[in-house]
Amino acid sequence: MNSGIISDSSLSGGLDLQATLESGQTYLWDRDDGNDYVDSGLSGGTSWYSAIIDGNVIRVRQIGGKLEWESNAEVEGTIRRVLGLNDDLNEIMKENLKDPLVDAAYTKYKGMRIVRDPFFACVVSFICSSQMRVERIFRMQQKLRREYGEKIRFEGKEYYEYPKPSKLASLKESNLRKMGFGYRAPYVIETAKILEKNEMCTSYILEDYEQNRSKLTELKGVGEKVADCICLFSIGHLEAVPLDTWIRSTIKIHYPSCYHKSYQDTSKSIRNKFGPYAGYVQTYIFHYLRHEAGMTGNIESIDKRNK
DNA sequence: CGCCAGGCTAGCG
DNA sequence: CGCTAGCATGGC
Repeated sequence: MNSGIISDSSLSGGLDLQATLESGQTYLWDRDDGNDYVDSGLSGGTSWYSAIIDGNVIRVRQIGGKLEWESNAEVEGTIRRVLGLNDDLNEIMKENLKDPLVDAAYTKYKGMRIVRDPFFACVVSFICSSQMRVERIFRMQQKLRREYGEKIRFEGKEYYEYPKPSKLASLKESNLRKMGFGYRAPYVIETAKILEKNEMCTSYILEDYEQNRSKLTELKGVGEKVADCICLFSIGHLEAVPLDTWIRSTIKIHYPSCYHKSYQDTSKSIRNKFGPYAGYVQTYIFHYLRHEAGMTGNIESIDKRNK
């Protein structure tokens, strides 16, 4: 077994592992403390989280400011990459802490990082995310792994890798509808068929953010919002701001001058306001408001409470 | 029972 | 182009 500890001195801006893994950015990690998947609202404490990345089992847990890991391979570099541990949070957030909402969110969840999920898993997870509660997305992705993913044994336990494009491309719509995917079922299969011919997905990963977002919408079930999620949570375009219902309401209330009818206009305005790391700002605000509103409440109620 | 959820697509004008 | 009806399913 390989293992290691990533010290807090090498984590600029600290770490909040639970917020990072349970804030609806990634749906790859299982929490093995009995709460199973995650987002129960209960504290992750020092529980282990596990996932398979690039064919290796990775287990991580946070002890104090440090990150402890175990794997069947040497994966410290992989962990640093996929958990965004190389991002200098204080530097990234510095410019925007003058804003009271950003400051409140950052104070509460300081150490939350933006993940860089494997491309295909991210694409499918967010295709499934439309009109879905976050907890349910976790459950669906977990079901998908256990039903169609490769099984890997590690230290006496079994783990399931996220299914490959070719696997999902071979399914019938009914297979996914039975699992509760609803109208998203054909989107997942169509997109898997496109991506299996292009296993490395390189033509969907571009240097320029706006070109990248536009390219991604060629995939079935991927519109502007889902494309932004892929840009931010997989590719690492940190200026991408996924405009979901929560963020749209927030912008309308707190940053009305950035609010426009069209997605692209609002996107440009908010990126202009928050700068090259606008995606980090968005992710903090999303996580903060969702918890302040009691997971299912609405933005207006928080706003009233804060007055 | 009715309403809504990290939206998207097709098909209008 | 911009706009909207319809879409599956589960939880409250």
